[in-house]
Amino acid sequence: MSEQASRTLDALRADGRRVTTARRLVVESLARTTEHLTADDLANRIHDAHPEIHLSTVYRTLDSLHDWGLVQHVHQPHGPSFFHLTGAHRHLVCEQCGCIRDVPAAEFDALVALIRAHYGFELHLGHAALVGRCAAHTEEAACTSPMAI
Amino acid sequence: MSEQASRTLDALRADGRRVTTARRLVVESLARTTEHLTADDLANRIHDAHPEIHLSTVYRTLDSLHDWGLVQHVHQPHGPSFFHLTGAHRHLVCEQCGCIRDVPAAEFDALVALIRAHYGFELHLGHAALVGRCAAHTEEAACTSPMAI
DNA sequence: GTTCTTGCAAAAGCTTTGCAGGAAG
DNA sequence: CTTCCTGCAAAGCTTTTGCAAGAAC
Repeated sequence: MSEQASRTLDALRADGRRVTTARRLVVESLARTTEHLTADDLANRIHDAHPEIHLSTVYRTLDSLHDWGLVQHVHQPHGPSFFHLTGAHRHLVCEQCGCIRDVPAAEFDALVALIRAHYGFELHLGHAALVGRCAAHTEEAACTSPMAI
Repeated sequence: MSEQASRTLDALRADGRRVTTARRLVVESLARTTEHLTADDLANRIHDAHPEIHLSTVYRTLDSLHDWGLVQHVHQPHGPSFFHLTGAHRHLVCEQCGCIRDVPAAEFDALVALIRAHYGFELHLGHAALVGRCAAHTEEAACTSPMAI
């Protein structure tokens, strides 16, 4: 088991939560990859060795881990959310090809400060992916009207 | 009918599209308000005078108008998308109370330029709402872990 | 033993689709 | 009259929920 997985499970125990098979498998699956997995992806991977773990349990587990700050779920405009262990990066999703690019959260510090100063609004950019076009698909027009971009 | 509505319908005609009752009603409803309406909201308003317009037609109409650059649809992390006539503002949605704040697109110019320069990624911030906490709900912790914000 | 979790099945919520009839140009 | 659009019904997909059985501590 990776160090990150153990640390996450230790955090569970320290909080007095129960470490169950489902939770261990979800955490290990998330720790084992740098991919961006949906609840369904996770359930499928877990099913290889543990077909008894139900998709709804995966959802509930992810929900709990999110409540406890151990997992982030990231909303995509089209399609299902994906999940990953808590970390300080943000996500750029290409609306053309669906590829996901991780970007250090620090890139957004200036914007977060500006929006806070002007509007008193605290951006949480880790909670939803930022949409646009990746380098490979920037040439094509995204939309008829430039206002809509 | 508002000038903005006529302009939008004229754009339809100019493109050789058909101006139907459903399209006229959707455009007028959008032009009549500054609120952020979901497809369901729109259908309900239209139903007051035209109960025959089906929700699926509203969806298809919005889809078409979006394809032609006349309407933007904005994804929210939880709950349905909302729609508005194409314009140059972005949306901040409070994850606590759901309120939506319009912000001039220009506020994001620096970020868009930075992300383009560093990653070759063209952000389309009009396509998904930016999530966070409005001024009234900034005090409360959003999440156990500061990394996740 | 008590409390927290899970499996299952069912439903909810938003959105899309197939098809045949009907309207726009 | 030809093509595009609409009404309706049905299904699609992701996510949530109720409940009784089961596991963790």
